[in-house]
Amino acid sequence: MKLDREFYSRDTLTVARELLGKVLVHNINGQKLRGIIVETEAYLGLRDKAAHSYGGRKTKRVESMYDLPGTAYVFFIYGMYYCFNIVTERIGVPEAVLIRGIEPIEGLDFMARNRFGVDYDNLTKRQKRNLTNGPGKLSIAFNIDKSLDGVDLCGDSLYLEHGDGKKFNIVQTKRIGIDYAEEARDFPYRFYIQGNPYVSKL
DNA sequence: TACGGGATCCACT
DNA sequence: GTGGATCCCGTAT
Repeated sequence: MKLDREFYSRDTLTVARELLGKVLVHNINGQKLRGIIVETEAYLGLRDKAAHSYGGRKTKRVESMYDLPGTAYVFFIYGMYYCFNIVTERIGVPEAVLIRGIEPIEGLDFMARNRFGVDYDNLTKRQKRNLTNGPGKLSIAFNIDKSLDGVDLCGDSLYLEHGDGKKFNIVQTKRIGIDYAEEARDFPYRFYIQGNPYVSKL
């Protein structure tokens, strides 16, 4: 069952925590890609120096963060990667959740070809583990790029589903790669499923 | 397993 | 002109 607008229209930290165990789905020309979200980070706009929308910055890049909850915010980073985020809260409140790790469950060959140019069975052990265990990696595997920035996740192309209800332990800790963000550097806004091999970093 | 440097380019200043 | 919400590979341990 698909997650609806109500799910995203809540406190960003709550959404970040509850996104764990949910399933990301991307339909591409009849090919369905699915994977369980295992790692997230919350970015709290106005009060968070690590957020692109810190202090209410509203450049062209971050416009999607001000859009409806349940909107995709995709940005380009380090000259070669995209990062996929999910907008939360209310329209006009620029907060979002970065998806940092996914456990692939459907469309493995498609993902493997996107990442390494060969079918899943031909991947090395190392390549299998590196398929979707990071924000840039999962974007490549799931064919997520700038063209999906601003897309409504309550639609039929890119959306989220409820998981299978299995229990897991959640770890809450500091975010990754934001050393420049002064005091926000240490905010415990990162969540992941304990023990899952697709978490980007322990 | 851990660390260091290079790749690469758009958006922002 | 600058630098980043990253990744990969080489080298060392």
